[in-house]
Amino acid sequence: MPEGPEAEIWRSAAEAVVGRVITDVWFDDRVGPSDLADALVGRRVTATHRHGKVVVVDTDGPSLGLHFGMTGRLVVDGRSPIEKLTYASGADRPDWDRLRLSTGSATPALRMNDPRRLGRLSLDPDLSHLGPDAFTVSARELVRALRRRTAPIKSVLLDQKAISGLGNLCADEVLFWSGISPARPADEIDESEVATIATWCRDRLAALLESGGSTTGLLDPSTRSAVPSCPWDDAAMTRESIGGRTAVWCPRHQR
DNA sequence: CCAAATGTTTTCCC
DNA sequence: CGGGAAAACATTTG
Repeated sequence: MPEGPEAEIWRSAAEAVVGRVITDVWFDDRVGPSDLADALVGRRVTATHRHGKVVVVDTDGPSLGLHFGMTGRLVVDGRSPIEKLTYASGADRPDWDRLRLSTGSATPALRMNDPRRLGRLSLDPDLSHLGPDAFTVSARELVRALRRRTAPIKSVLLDQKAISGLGNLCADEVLFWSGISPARPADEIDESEVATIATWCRDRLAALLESGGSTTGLLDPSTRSAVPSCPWDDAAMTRESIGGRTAVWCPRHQR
């Protein structure tokens, strides 16, 4: 589930840690660099930010990059801003913990729990290769990102180097509201249509953030797992694999 | 038991 | 070197 909206929800929750000194760090060294704990202990947290799906915790030393993969989640001061991950277990087993970062209390200030272990931890994460953030992407930026890309538009929207923050659910949601078929080659979409996509991208991400995450849209997981019908008029929708991921879309309203 | 699942990363092939 | 397609990764759920 972790797409842009989840990352922003967790970043916002992690704000509570700003100003505290890190007293202890434990982490699963299969998902982060071996010097991660030593580099962070004794440092004070100074800020948090987010780019795409990456949450960054700044300190007066190195910054900590949190990347959640498909099933990672963040627990702040023992509270989970998002309880249930739709495609992950609802459980929260201690052996799934990948990071426990403490600031003096018994309960870790930041805890990353990730059953499938596809999430990653990093020091001073390199964000330079990420495309413009999907929450704020402009029409001009999106035109540039799609230029000379012959892959289906949906595949390019999922490419974090082109535009960052969209996952499978958000991409389907944005294309549905935009009225654009996910199978269209990206470079064959004219500029006015790209501008429409950029506008809905900002609009839908704000809405999904407000409503609690990427699973709260029209094409939510319960809808897409069954044979879905169009939210506008109940026409039969299409469920097919595009770029190796399941796409759900309405052939009548998306061209 | 089998298939599919929100995400990268790697590998192979133009 | 660049783009794209497909496989790989690891584990749970329906």
